[in-house]
Amino acid sequence: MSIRYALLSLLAREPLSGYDIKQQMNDRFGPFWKVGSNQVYPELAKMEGEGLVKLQGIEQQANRPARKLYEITEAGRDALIQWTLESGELERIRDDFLLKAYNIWLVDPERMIGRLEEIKRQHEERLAAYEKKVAELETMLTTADSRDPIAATISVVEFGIRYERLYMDWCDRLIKKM
Amino acid sequence: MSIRYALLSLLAREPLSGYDIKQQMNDRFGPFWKVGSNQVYPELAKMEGEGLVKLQGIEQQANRPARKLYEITEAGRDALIQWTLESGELERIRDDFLLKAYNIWLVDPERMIGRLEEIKRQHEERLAAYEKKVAELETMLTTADSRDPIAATISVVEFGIRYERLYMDWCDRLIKKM
DNA sequence: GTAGACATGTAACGCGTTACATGATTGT
DNA sequence: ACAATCATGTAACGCGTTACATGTCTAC
Repeated sequence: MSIRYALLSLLAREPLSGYDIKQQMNDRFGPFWKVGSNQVYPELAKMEGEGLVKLQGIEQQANRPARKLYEITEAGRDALIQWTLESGELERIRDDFLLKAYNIWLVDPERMIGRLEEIKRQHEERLAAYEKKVAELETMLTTADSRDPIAATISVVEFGIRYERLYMDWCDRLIKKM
Repeated sequence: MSIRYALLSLLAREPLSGYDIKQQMNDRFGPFWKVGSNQVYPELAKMEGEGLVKLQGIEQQANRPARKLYEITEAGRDALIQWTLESGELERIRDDFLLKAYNIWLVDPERMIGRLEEIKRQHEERLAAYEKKVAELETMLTTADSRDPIAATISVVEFGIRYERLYMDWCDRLIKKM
């Protein structure tokens, strides 16, 4: 039930094809969300049937496969707004490595330190990607308005930046304790 | 493939019944992991077949249903250690509210502030629960040894504490920006 | 007598992941 | 010739969630 709103969140900003949506999810927001084409295409069709999106037209560029461009409808925007304001239960932090950390007492300290350093490095990479992304987005930001979609994107990526720093810090503390 | 290791992580510390495992997961570690009985019982049976756990015995207390106590085997402990040290891809931060934040530009600021305050309160509750848990665990900690399973549990819960603080802080910043 | 904890399971459903299928064009 | 990108889809599988089924005992 959530992928639906992920698609709507993107379509609320601009008309897109199924392929575009998949790209934006997996390339730009890979570390946050991911979708497979098996989810995108059927879900778009389903939402079209429910009147949440509609086919804006089929773009046919020379020597290129046809692109089916979808746009959000009034009803789709309303559904998205309602979902955004809806309350729900808090999510779990389901990170496998946290479960692995639960077993540090079992394993060889030397090898665990190696793993922790590797994890830290991976989070450092993500951090760098997020920071680059924010810098890029800030140049696009003309108004300091909270109604600007780019400002919303920056806020989300900033969460990511803080999260990665927290993770790296936690790894450091664990390494010291080993 | 991950629930299996969650069960083994608990069984590596003490023999437990399926019911115990479910309770520990959902009560103590609810915000981190959760399992249903449908996953616990069949998985235990499967792991018994594979020799990762074995039935220690059936505890029959007066006027109580029989409890099937499982203990981890040598092979189970080895599998758990191997998994703990294994590399893998980084997890995604799949939190629905982050996706909702992506749509703040669409919604009424007043109502969004209300939602943000609600979310903050929920995370504050979790934070309090984590802090209580750590205080409780620290009294159980006799040795300052990294080989103590309780120290490992504390480290994981401490991640939770830092995460909840980060989330609350992020909510505050969003509220100010609205 | 009715609700809730204890205890073990099964059934049904939906979501997400990986892989497959098709087909054109561009670059090496 | 071969791989990669663009573009739309389908199939198969596994995991996780909710709900159901069964039965005893304790507390109100």
